[in-house]
Amino acid sequence: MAKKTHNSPEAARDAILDAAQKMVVEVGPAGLRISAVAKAAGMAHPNIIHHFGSREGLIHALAERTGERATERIAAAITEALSASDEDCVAAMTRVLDTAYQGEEGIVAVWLHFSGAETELHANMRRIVELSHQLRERLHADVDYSNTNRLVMLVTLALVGEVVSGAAIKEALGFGNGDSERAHFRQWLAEILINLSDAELATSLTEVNLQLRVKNQ
Amino acid sequence: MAKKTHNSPEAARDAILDAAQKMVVEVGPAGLRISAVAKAAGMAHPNIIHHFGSREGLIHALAERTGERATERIAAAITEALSASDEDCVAAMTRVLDTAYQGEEGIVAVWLHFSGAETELHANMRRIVELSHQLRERLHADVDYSNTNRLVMLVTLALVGEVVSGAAIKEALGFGNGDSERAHFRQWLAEILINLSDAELATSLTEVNLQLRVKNQ
DNA sequence: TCATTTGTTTACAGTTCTGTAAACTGATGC
DNA sequence: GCATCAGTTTACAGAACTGTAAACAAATGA
Repeated sequence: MAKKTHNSPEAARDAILDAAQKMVVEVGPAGLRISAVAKAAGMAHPNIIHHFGSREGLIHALAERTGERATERIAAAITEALSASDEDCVAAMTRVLDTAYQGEEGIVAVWLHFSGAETELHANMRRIVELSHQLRERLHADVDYSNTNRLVMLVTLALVGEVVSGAAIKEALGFGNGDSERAHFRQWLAEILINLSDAELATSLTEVNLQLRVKNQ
Repeated sequence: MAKKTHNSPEAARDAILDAAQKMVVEVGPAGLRISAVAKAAGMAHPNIIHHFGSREGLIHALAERTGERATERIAAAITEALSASDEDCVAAMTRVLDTAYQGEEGIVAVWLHFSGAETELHANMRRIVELSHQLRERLHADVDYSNTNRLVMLVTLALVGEVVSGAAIKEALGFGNGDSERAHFRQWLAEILINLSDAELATSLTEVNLQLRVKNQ
């Protein structure tokens, strides 16, 4: 058997993590087999144990890296939306959602969390809420922080849902699976997020709700 | 070892499915071990093979039963909302969301789908969209079917997300894990769903969007 | 009461996977 | 060049799990 040249520890870890990420996307976190990862990375499986200690260690490291990358990308997209002109704001928000949907990071982050991996979820989410609130402050007057919290929660939950069973639900609802259809839904959602003022997001049922009811009839 | 009295096939299947459902909620579908299910159901594991053919057969049967039950409960809740008075409509919608969130069916349905189990998703979703559209027709004039589709999709994705990592995300966002906090979010979401007219759900960016922008500033 | 059917159990075979042990080898510094 | 360090591999141990085979026993009907 052809002996491999010695990688640096970083290179080896990166190669393993890359292979593991692809593998997780394919088979899910529970189906992750270190022998399969090793094969995909072109090495023998004990090498993974050597670098990450155990299968759990590998999953933990992947979760860590993935959470950081995903948060970085989403935060960058929101920051970009912050400096967008008013006309481009919906487009920028659509890009935020696209960023969250696209790539493997979202899928991997959710699946790893699903399988119990610990991440820096708290810090990551707070950062996104903070940026989102700045965006809402730019668009509307007197925005409420708790509403930002709820909106971020709604979108985040929807993103998680999209990752887990988005394709099946969209197909069941008659949405096409093509990129254009999915993009259309994201644009629709972006519009709602950008345009909803706090008036429409009131939490106390009584007054505001009645106002809206009257308005809508 | 004390020999068990013979159950009817239906009783045995039900007992196994009940145990499997509890087990799936605890450990997830990938962690489902037929030996553990058998132990929880008070029998030896080959008995499960005898009744369901294989582990896959058990999961398929559970997915089938769960999908039917969940759809039944949600459809009933929407039907109830259909005949609610205008004042009670938000409360009824909140109950719809509660119904979807509560109990084990939602969790099990999502987890089983997550692990690749086939269900009658298409028929179930269409039924829910149909009822939802009737509800929107009662509340607003000239409602668009595609918007109902999108709203149902958004809520469904959010429900899936809630099931998969709702607790962690809520905790990360500073929401309490108590029932009252979760109920509060659901009420907030119900209000949005009930009160959003098609004007606010416009899909073509240009005209309607500008109107809203002006209105909000 | 006896025979048949089928729910149920025990014992086991076969597979798969993680993690260990020891040896091997390429790289680095003296 | 030689020694040391660490990345890498082969071989293996041990555990866990699914599914099979055969026997057992409870219900049912004649």
